[in-house]
Amino acid sequence: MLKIGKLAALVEVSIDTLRYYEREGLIEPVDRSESGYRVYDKESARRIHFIKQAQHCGFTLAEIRELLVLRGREKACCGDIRSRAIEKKLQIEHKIRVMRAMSKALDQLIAECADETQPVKECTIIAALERATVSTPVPGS
Amino acid sequence: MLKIGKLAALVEVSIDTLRYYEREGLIEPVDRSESGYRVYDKESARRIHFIKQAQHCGFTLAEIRELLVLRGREKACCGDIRSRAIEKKLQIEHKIRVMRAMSKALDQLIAECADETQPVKECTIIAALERATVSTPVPGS
DNA sequence: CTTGACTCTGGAGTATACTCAAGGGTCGAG
DNA sequence: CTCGACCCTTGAGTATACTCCAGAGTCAAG
Repeated sequence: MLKIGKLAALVEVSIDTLRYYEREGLIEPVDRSESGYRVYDKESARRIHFIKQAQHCGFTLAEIRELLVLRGREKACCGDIRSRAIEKKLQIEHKIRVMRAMSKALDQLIAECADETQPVKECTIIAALERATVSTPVPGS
Repeated sequence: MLKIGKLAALVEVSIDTLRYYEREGLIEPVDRSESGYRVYDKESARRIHFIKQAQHCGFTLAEIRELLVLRGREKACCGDIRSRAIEKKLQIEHKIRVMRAMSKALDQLIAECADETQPVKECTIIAALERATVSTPVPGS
């Protein structure tokens, strides 16, 4: 039985974060003390650990909330979770492709700029950015 | 000489976005009509084009604002911009590494889950997320 | 002269995942 | 009994890049 401070220290997140997770419906204390203090147990720690691992895998808190429901349901099948993992992987792969395109575009800009002491007027990077050569989705799309 | 609607259509961004860019100090109309309408020219279009290209390269609007200052300054050297491009590339490469780690972690989870009809209780993905095996920076770090 | 398309300003809302602050109660040690 | 450490709630702020709204003025065509 832990109070919020101990749990926070144990799982290495802030107290505010734990209360935020509670507001967002991701966790709940097992009980409240007489004075209204949140009381947690080892399972709480495991649950938060699960949340953290899922975040490391690129899931948003909204998605993790769903995973947690599946995790707690007898009926749900492993396949439900597996398909979410596969979808998330596709999303991540897409983001990686976008970023690689950005990286390449930057390579081009960097390579084009031969003379570092050149004034901006003739800067080929500026020129390249003004040409319509680069085409990659904008962040957020 | 264009009013905001025409410019927006020309450069394919929304009117709101143009006014937002103005508030953020990225662009400014060349003039105002008697009735207070914003007036732009072809150079305005080039400037917005520059902004879009830089976004495609992964620069934030704050960074682009700086690039625009350099772009407009005689004294600045191409090297100033080049070093920003290189730094941005490093940032992007870092993000790519993080996402590849996420992707790998997901691979592992997906591979471990052999039987799709398995109930959640024995789901190896859940188990894997509960173990402390995956370790990648959380989004935002 | 009216109508519809266009423009203006100022301010609020969106998403994500926290983070902080104010004002106050609780608890154990000394 | 007091002090510091801990806990509570409510509500607001952060960053990014927009997006939308209300209420009002402008302009050209019919």
